[in-house]
Amino acid sequence: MDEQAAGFAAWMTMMRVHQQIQQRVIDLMALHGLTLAQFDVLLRLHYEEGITQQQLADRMLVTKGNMTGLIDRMERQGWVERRADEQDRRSHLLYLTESGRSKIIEILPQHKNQIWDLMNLLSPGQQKNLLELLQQLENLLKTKTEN
Amino acid sequence: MDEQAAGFAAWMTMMRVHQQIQQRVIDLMALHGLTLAQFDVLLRLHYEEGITQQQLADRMLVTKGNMTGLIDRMERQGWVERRADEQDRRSHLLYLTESGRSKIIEILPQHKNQIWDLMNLLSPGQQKNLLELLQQLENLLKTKTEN
DNA sequence: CAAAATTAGTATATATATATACTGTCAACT
DNA sequence: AGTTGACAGTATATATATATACTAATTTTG
Repeated sequence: MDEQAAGFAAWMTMMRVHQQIQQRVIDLMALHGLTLAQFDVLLRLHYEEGITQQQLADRMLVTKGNMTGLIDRMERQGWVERRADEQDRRSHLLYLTESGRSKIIEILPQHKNQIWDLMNLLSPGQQKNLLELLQQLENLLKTKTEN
Repeated sequence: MDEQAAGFAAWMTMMRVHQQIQQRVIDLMALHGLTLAQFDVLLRLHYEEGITQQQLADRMLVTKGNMTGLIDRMERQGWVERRADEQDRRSHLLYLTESGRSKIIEILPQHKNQIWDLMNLLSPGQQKNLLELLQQLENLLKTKTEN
């Protein structure tokens, strides 16, 4: 194989693998009445509650305009709530409701098991190898961006 | 590191790396007035013209309903055209216009260079290693699905 | 301190994507 | 041959996502 071609082929393969695994996550979330974006919101608020819509949008790498609609729909479902920020009256602080907290606590272990099952198709050594290569690429991409 | 954790961490890292690279592709396509989905259509028709909307939807892993709107917008831009299928009057066969063909021929080398630049952050050996791990995972995922 | 610039959130237009229901066409089977 | 079933494409409702423009509140700065 042409050396230059391996990198391109790796990207093509990564796209397909990413798509395959993500589809399985989408399917699991659908069983619980969630979209992927809604799962991401629940997961992030589970680990970091009381952040603003803008902060959540930054972490999820989406726009604040998208966040307005996402939170609207999830508030309607009763999974999250907006509370006024006393320090800054422009902001809304986001919290899980009891219903939202139960939901993420129920789903998270299933999700982790699902991913473990899929990644365990590779040997422990291969998983570690893959992790290290991806981490290195991630760090190099970050460095490249800073230039 | 816990052995079970490496697989999960690999997935989390893959999601971030995928997102980072894809965003750069989106940015390049935006310079040419294309969305990612539209680039995918041009690319696939460049390699395989005269297929139906359903066939293209199957290859792109989207629904045929989505394809109707995608092709509508691209036909409006003058990049692709629908032609009647004489053999099956239900079908529309898809072709690049001259404008669409020029566009993909102009963009494709830029896209390949872009991906090579990013993947060359890893050494040739690492690229090959990454490719092999991803290919193996892809094949194992396929096998798992068939069961 | 007052004007200017920035920031948080919302509203709107457009693009992508799914699920569902519908139309028209083709194929299969009795 | 005619009915039934499957298939290709479209229409529509809903969800996600961006870009843009807007409002209200806060910060910066002259």
